[in-house]
Amino acid sequence: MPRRRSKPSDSTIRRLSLYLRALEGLEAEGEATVSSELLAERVGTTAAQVRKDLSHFGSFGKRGLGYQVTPLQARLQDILGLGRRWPVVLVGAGRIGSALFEYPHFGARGFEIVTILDRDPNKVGQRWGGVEISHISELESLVRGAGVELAILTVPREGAQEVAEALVTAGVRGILNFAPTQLRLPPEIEVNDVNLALELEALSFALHLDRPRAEDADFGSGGV
Amino acid sequence: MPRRRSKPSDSTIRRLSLYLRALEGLEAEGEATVSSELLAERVGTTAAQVRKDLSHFGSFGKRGLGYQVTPLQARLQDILGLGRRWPVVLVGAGRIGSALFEYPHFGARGFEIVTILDRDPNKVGQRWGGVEISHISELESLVRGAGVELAILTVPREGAQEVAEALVTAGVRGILNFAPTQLRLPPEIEVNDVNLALELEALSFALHLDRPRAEDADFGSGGV
DNA sequence: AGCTGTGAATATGTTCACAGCG
DNA sequence: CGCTGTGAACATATTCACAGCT
Repeated sequence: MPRRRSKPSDSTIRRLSLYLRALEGLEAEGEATVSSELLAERVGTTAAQVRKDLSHFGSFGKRGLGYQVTPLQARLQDILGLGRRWPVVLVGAGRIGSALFEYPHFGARGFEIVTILDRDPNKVGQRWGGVEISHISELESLVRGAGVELAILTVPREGAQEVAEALVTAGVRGILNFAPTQLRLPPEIEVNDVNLALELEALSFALHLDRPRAEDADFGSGGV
Repeated sequence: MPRRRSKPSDSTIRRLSLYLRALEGLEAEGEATVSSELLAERVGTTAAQVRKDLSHFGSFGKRGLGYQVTPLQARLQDILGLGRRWPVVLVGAGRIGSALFEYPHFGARGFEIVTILDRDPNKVGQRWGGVEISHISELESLVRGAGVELAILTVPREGAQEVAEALVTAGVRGILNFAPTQLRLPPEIEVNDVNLALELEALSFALHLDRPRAEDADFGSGGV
């Protein structure tokens, strides 16, 4: 009987997603079992890290043998809360919203955008696939009516806070926020920020440091 | 005199981007100085964290007064390597590529997509803004010819590794990777992964914990 | 006095190394 | 034996608390 072990860190959770993805690949390759070492190699971490991450949730492996690919996959889906369909509201029918609506990997994980909202009257009434774009004034009724708990926010910075508050009022508990602003919401609301400019800036910083043209000098790396 | 104190962590670098963004807001509001406490509040961290982060790169504040908004902004841009134009190659002219091409915050930071590549002959020859889409077979000459060191990769998973290797061969040193796969590249190449499904999965995990379905109430049996 | 800059203390995350089970 | 699961050792990151400028 699996008692509660220790509290998994955010990085652990993110790695679970990577393990899940790797297991799907292994299953497609026909592998029945996998060792922590191979799984680690596939996601770019260490065998000890894999075992420690999994140990927060139970013991899924067999000593001397490794992990069974399909059962572990099922278990990780379960842990990540992917054993169900998640209806999602998309607020902001711009370029990024459109790209995310079409993003195939969401549907494969049970995330289904069931409502699209925008403030632009020219967009309202358009259909993307089978989903009609509604005006943002209908946020409350559409979100609450469909029992939507997850939102993707791709509106400009200026409107983000206001929309986020309306989402929370309508029952949303988790927001994937693409607006480059710090949302101020009650602490029980989960917010995950994706800041695309910041990602390029982190690269810019690293490249900027490495002016030396010799491909020798680096900054702390573990020899294998 | 930029004396380097200790090695800044990756999280420190990411917060520098947030500080920079917050300073732009403060400048627009007409603020001349800012305390570590206010800056912290704007980006959702603590005053001590702000001071520690900045201290890795020098002393930019005045005791008793705080930091001057505009000079600190300039200093952060400098540290992040944003005091120049960064030509960028975009590989993958799909939905996400298109959204990123239009993304206004890249240009504002000096990132300019100067080359777009795709393998689809129907896309080659189209123009996005002033940039023509070229066939991926021209990768080497276009990337090397323009001295491009940064790439954004938005191709499907299957092609990502091959394209990434070609980019590195052509002189690219940093890759913003949207393909859901672990790229295997020389250690001196900086790779920053953006995994959109993973971001939703992290939310799914958190929401799932707070209100687990009765069926899979398998862990955390002890409490709350 | 006010607020930064920073060593010291604490908290958190990762790696080691080995006991223990298949 | 081989490979997991895990406490202990280690490494890193954050927070505290206060000395030291302005």
